[in-house]
Amino acid sequence: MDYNPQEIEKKWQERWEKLGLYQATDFDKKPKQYILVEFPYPSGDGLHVGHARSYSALDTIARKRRMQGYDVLFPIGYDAFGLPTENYAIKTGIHPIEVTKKNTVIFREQLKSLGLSFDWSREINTTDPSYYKWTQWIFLQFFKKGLAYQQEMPINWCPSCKIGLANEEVVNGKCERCGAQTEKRNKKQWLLKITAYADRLIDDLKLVDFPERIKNQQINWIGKSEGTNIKFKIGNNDLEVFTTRIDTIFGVTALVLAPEHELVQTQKLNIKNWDEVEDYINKSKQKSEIERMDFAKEKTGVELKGVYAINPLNDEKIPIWIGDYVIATYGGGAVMVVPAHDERDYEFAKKYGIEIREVIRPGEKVPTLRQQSEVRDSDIRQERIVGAYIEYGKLVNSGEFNGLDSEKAIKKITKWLEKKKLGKKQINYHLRDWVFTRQHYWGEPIPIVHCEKCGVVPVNEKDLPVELPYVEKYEPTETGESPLSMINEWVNVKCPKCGGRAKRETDTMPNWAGSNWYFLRYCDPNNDKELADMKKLKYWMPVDLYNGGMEHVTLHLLYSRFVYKFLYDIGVVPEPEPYKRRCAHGMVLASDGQKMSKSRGNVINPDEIIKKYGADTVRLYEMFMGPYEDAIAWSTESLEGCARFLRKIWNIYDNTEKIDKETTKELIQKLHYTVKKVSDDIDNMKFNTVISSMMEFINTWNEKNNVLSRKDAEYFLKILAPLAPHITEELWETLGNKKSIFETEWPKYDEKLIKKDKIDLIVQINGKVRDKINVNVDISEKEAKELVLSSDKIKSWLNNQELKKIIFVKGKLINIVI
RNA sequence: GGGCGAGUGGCGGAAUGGUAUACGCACAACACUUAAAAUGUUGCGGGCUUUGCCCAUGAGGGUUCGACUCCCUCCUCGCCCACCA
Repeated sequence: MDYNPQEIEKKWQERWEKLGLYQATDFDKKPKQYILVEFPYPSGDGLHVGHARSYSALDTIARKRRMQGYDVLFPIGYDAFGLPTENYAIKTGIHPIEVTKKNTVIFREQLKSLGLSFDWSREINTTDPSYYKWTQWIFLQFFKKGLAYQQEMPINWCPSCKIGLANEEVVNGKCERCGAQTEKRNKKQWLLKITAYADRLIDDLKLVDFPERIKNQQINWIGKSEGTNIKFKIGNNDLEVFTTRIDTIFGVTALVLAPEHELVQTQKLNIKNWDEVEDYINKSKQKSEIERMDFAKEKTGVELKGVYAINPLNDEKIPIWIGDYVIATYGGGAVMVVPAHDERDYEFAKKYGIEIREVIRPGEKVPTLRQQSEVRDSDIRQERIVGAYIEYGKLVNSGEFNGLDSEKAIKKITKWLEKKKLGKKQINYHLRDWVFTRQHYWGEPIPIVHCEKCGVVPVNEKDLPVELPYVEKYEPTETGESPLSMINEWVNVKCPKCGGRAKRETDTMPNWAGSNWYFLRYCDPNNDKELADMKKLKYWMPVDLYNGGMEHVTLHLLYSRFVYKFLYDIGVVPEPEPYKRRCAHGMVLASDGQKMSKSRGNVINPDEIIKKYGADTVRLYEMFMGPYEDAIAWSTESLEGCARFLRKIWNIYDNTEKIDKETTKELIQKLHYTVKKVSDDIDNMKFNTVISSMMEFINTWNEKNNVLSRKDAEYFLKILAPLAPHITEELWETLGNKKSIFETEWPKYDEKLIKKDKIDLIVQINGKVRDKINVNVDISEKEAKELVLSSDKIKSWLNNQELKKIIFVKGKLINIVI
């Protein structure tokens, strides 16, 4: 019989579903394992071959764990609120609800056609009111704890999408979705206070097993920096400046304020060159964000003539400048200029003729490698003259602090300032609070009411969910208000507190809202009393393995950790971190090495490939194509190789000559080795070598007169099963088995059988391979030496030269040094 | 500018201190075939004076009996962040 994947795949998918083989059991006796993939956004484009790659990988792990005796939760759902659906709906006139329904059906079918072992009974959808009821409930808890607040603030506005964007959605000043240039607009926004959790989000990375690069990215994104806030007097006003290098305070020769800084206006009357200053302020206001960034290399500024600040440490008069390279929203919008010890300050000082005063010298203790090389290159003085010396060192020209090391000086000077109430220790973060509103239709309504008397009032929890009304028009409005504001009968409500006239909040939540906590809902998807039962959460959480893309590391992955920590604080979830281990897949690129996109016309449609080759081949190829974490270009030619491999397996099991014999000795060894290799490599997510080792096994089985016993033939099917579930299930049945292969135990290997008794001992002379001799594996050093030195081949190489040393590595090699 | 990572055949890659190029693709020859596809067999880094030897893992240096692997310098590419004081 020929291998016909289309037929057998359909058969087994139906049978698995009937058996309910992949349903997770709450409170099972077996140890639990929660394996999670980021749920897809059901876009109109359908499933991407990239989805297929990461889902197949985690499916492989889930299937193996089940066979290893775990109670596995491997769920799936849809993150369906969001802009593309709304934009598509506007274009076609089909309502977002309909679009979502249609796309979800397509996605579900595609996922099923891959034979993924999801527990379909727990499927969720973020646009389902019984789901977003709890998204809204979480928002109310944030509000009650004062962590959700409103603020008038400039938002990034995309004139094309007509939507406010979070900073993270603006790339180089352009809208992440449509690429249009964004503008700034002032609008009252809801924000979530993620900054209150900044420290814990850094510290608790210790508790989890994430790849280092992911931890680093999150730490950098939060951008914690410890320093000192110091007050300079300007007339009667205080100017607070943040610095991480208070040890350089005696080298301050200027201050630079952001053009927006309030003190510029306060000091207006004292500034002698006001016209020039005002001109500069206006010009920088006109510059867009991107232009201000483009000027990064050319720093500009204007001196505020006639105004001085007083350095509290030495009462020196310091000139004040404004410059638009200073960010208004960070560190108080002011910087102190220390040209001798900061590269940017040095550049600025050189340009405008500001004094450069040395206050730090390289100390005897040389802390960094960079400095070591500089010291060895001797010309320290030259270095100081040519540029800024930015390392720590010993203080000079610093009054009573002369001679101190930078580190000590920072502590001492800060203490001195604190004592005199002129400054204090300060920690700043780059992380900003999370703008949690969108002026769009297709999102979760924010459960807040604005009352004429009571002000901002939360909707009563018993009245949740605040359902998104079904409307005909969902286009964004020119005013920037949400389309919901147009629906009077929905907007006008009674105040939950006083019963008076009130209006609903018409902004909706961002597309990240529903994905912050979805993994909790899988534990208890139908609960209408709480977002999930604590007992069930205690059983399933935390997620044991969570797979997702690198592009979500600073967005979804950080946000959801924050939300989870908050839920932990209010006693809704059992521990402080949601994900025990995180892994990231590499992208699947088009065959030209570019990102797949419709406009480039290089998209591979998984449906077509599955139809032609079968799901097992697609799965196998996507695992084989390269290291799981790396981006790899698609190659249909390479995929054919995997199809060939499966056909080879089919044929060998079809050939009665090859099975039901006594397993040949070479194959016993190879089989056990392969079982070990496959077991280990699946756990380490090295799927490409899993498959190559199985290919090697099949090659050996095929060659010569190698044969397997029925039991050993079954062994091999089991280790292939998690990767190619359909073909193995079919062959398993053909061998006469009644139970599903996935209800059987994962095979164990026997170390003793893997061990070879004879090996090729490598004989090296001066590290070069000169010979291989077949010997017993446990040959002693003495025996090996005698054997090698008596061989004619080696003798001719040695040529009677003096032996200096012999290195012997047991079971591997012997190296003769002459 | 900062952080992280990578550089191995025509291509995807394997080997993380001990036989470099496993496995797969592509290619070539042969077999089967009227023919093609499929399948099978063989070959496939470069060079040479070819039972064998020399060279080669971005370049150069170092550590080591031994380096793709560890260390230093440089080059190239990718990703993320970026005037953060």
